[in-house]
Amino acid sequence: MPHLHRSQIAPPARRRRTFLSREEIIVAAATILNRDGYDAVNMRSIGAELGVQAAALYRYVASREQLDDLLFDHLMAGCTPVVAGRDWREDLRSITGAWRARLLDRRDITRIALGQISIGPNVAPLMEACLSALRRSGLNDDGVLDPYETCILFVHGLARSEAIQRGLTKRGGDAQPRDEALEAENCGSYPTLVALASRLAVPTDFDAAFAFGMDALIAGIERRALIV
Amino acid sequence: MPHLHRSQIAPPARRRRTFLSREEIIVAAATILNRDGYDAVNMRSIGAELGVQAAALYRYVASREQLDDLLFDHLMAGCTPVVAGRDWREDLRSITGAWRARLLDRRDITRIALGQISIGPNVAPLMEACLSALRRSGLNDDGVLDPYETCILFVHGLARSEAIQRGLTKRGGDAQPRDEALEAENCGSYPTLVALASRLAVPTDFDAAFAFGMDALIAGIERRALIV
DNA sequence: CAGGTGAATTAACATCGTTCACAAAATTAA
DNA sequence: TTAATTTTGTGAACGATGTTAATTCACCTG
Repeated sequence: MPHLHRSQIAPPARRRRTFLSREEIIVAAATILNRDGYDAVNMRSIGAELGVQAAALYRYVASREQLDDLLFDHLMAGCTPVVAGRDWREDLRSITGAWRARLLDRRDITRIALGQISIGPNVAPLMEACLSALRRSGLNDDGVLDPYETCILFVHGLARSEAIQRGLTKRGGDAQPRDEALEAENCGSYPTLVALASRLAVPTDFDAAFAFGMDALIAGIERRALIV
Repeated sequence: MPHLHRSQIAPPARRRRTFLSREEIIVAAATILNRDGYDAVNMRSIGAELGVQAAALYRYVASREQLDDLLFDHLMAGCTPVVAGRDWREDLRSITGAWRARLLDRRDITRIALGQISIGPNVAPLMEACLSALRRSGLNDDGVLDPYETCILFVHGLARSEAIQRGLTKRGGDAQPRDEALEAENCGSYPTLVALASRLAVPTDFDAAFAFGMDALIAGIERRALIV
């Protein structure tokens, strides 16, 4: 316990008793994200959460973008891949399933990992497990990367769609201009679209979509593994 | 030709000779996007492009988000799907190929259509062509939606990844914290990751990845069509 | 010519990321 | 203990951006 000669009780709102840290900042950002959503996460709110000015954060973090990277990795912590090591298909389904579940569990997390996911210490094990399963499918090192890319793209993209549908997150436009745009058109030219309109209006069953996508992916991998 | 009594020559920079229109605004936005990138597109720059104040745009457009939706649809105009109507696989490959090519051709367009793509008059024919091809695969109306969702997700996601790699667009963080994060870890725990590190550093062959993904998707559709 | 409709302007507000000089605390050296 | 130095957070500001409100001005109608 450090010995403070001055201003031990009721510090004059000048300095913190303890130093900041990058970890503390990330945790504060995660707290705000979980409590108020991604839109509420900004330098000033994080600072306020820590009783600190926004500018102070820049001693530990280079930019908002880097903080987002770190935040994403932090939110994936503990998403331990269950790798039985038996059938690679089971493993791949298990890993991507856990990955997807985590993406859906952390509010607004899909907003962060939109374009490119940063590979931090918490994402690395997931990546390793995925690549390991793919490697055991019979694909060689050269053939593994495309399926991996496709797989991650699918998991993230679908999770984002589901998050939007569930209202967990915001997308660009709040109101869907679908109806307007569709009905404004001469629908006669789009028979299939019109025929499916009622089904398109119904919320997507993302569990089924996920199952289909993974089945397709696995079928594609098997086919490629045979050729290679 | 309208008859202007006053200020026909060298108008006092007060009023425009012709009214604005939503279409004109979208075209101006597209011009800026193509010339200076997505980051340069904002209400003020669009106004400047039209010789108009930023606030004037709000008479024709509800918000920046809606403008993005309209802009995306506009950028997809003329991406006519080549539907031979023979084999649904060929058609699907042809449509998604044209779709992907357009996404890569328009600078930064993948930034706009990140989360959910808005269905405007120019996107509708693409959607129709896709759904039509899927319908002809033997899937019934209930089975068509998941493959469609997967398909679009893949096309857009991969195009975004490729745009990032090509430097056509920006992602969140400019610098890749990959190396830092990876080397900081104890790499002994990630044998597959380490084994593939050199290959992960090499730029992805997105044509190959696209071909693989579409093959896998088609394989998945065929499998599902048999069951249904 | 008078009055009304509507389009665009001007001016501002709020928010956000970020920088910079400075003060205060913590750490080190004497 | 005291002085010098490094580090940490503050306060104030800048520039960009989306958006709103009141106002001005052109055009059309009667």
